[in-house]
Amino acid sequence: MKRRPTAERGPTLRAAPFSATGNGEPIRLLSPRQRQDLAALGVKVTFPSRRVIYREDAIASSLYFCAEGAVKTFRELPGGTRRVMSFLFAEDVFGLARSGRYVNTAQAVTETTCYRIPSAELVALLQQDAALQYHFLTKVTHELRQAQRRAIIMGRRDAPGRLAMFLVMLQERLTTSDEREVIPLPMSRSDIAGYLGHSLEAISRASAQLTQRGLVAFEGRHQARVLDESRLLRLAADV
Amino acid sequence: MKRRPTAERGPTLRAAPFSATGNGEPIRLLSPRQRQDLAALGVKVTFPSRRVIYREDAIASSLYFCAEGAVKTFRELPGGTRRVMSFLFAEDVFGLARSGRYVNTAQAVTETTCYRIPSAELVALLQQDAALQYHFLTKVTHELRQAQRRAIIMGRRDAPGRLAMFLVMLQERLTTSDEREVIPLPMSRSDIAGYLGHSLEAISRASAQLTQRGLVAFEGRHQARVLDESRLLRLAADV
DNA sequence: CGTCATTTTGAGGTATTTCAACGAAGGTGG
DNA sequence: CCACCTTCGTTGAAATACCTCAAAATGACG
Repeated sequence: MKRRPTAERGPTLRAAPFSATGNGEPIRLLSPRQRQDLAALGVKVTFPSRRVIYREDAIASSLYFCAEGAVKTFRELPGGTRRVMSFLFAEDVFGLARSGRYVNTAQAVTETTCYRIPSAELVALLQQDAALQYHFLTKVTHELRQAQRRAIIMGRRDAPGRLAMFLVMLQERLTTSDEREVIPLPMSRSDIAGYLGHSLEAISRASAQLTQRGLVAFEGRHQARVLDESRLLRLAADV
Repeated sequence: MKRRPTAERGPTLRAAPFSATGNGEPIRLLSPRQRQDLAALGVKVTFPSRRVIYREDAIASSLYFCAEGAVKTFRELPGGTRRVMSFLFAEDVFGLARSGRYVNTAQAVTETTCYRIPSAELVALLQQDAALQYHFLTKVTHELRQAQRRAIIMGRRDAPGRLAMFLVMLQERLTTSDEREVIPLPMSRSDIAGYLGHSLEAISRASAQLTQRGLVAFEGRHQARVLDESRLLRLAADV
């Protein structure tokens, strides 16, 4: 498998280090050749809801691409509580490691389809295809920005504010322009609590408050309808 | 400037995606050739303490390597408060952007020497030298892990615990094996507060408590001496 | 040595955490 | 198809810890 350093630059290469195209949107621009290479390397796997994909501290043999569904990564703290590190959806990458071991546990939140790519082969491929590697660089940078955004969220003291920011985040990530009002919430309230650094009760009360204030209507457990977007955004931005 | 895809794999390539060598340590393994290329591309610049290196939302024209000193990045929130996003020391990279603009403001905490590398040229170089790009991938991944660790810290409720974790973090990052007890604190208490998501007063009281408990002695404003490392670590790990 | 920014200390207010119990939802098996 | 059971979510009340405001003290710097 030989290939030259890929002279042609995709659209993503114009932007500065190591920027995403726009707002929260991930990059979806792989050349057919690159897709083919990755597909050849990876295996398509489907996990039922709640299935653990890999565990913290296990040997990190593969990297994963989420193709469909939702995944959460979390860490078990010494005290027994779980801290959710990230939620991952279509096009997201997960499975980062340290010293050859996964740093978090990954678990399917809904039925999920992923591509599993062996680490060793992937690293070898990245060494040969700089443009493809640049996509990874972009993706990891995106994750980093996401983590920083979360730090902003957790800097707030009030649970309703954190929840508002979380909802806006999901809205940007999961809704299309034609149905922005309906935000899917595939994860449980406990997961949200674990992600926002609050107790489950605090999240429950916060959503009650958002409802009472007329900002959002929670329809069932896995959907939120935005009733007053401008006020929701204002609350989310009011740091 | 032509170069083949760099077949030989450095020591860092054995590890899984996109792992650091060990604990918190950054990678310091560039080939002489790579160092040379980067040096040719970049300019060595020195900033006095408190100098702003770049501002949030400014066009992201360059990426920076910290060679010596300490830098903080922060974001100005709508409410007027500042949230410190990261502290950067020797060998760290900063200047990541989104949509071609810096996401944070960077400011020198002490007198700092950096290498400033124009984004466009760097991206071009990374396209040609996959091994070099892999170093960047590793560095960004390291930053991501750091951000996740911070999220863990901010998940705690008690200020003394957060401060303990922060001190341990700095100890791992800034001390050598022969003088682990003395932790340099180049940044101000306000900066620490901004990083940990607490008020300045809370940090002040937390350090008083750590002192009273006999865990740490704060010697002046920019140094902390660890008096009882095992208890400090226990507190830091007691999440 | 004086000035200014930073840090410490004090007291009250407020939000979340905990603990506990109830209610609802989802999944399983008969 | 229903009943049961387990998990998840809601609600209530007391306790804790931090935040805010205010003022004194410390340290940095010219």
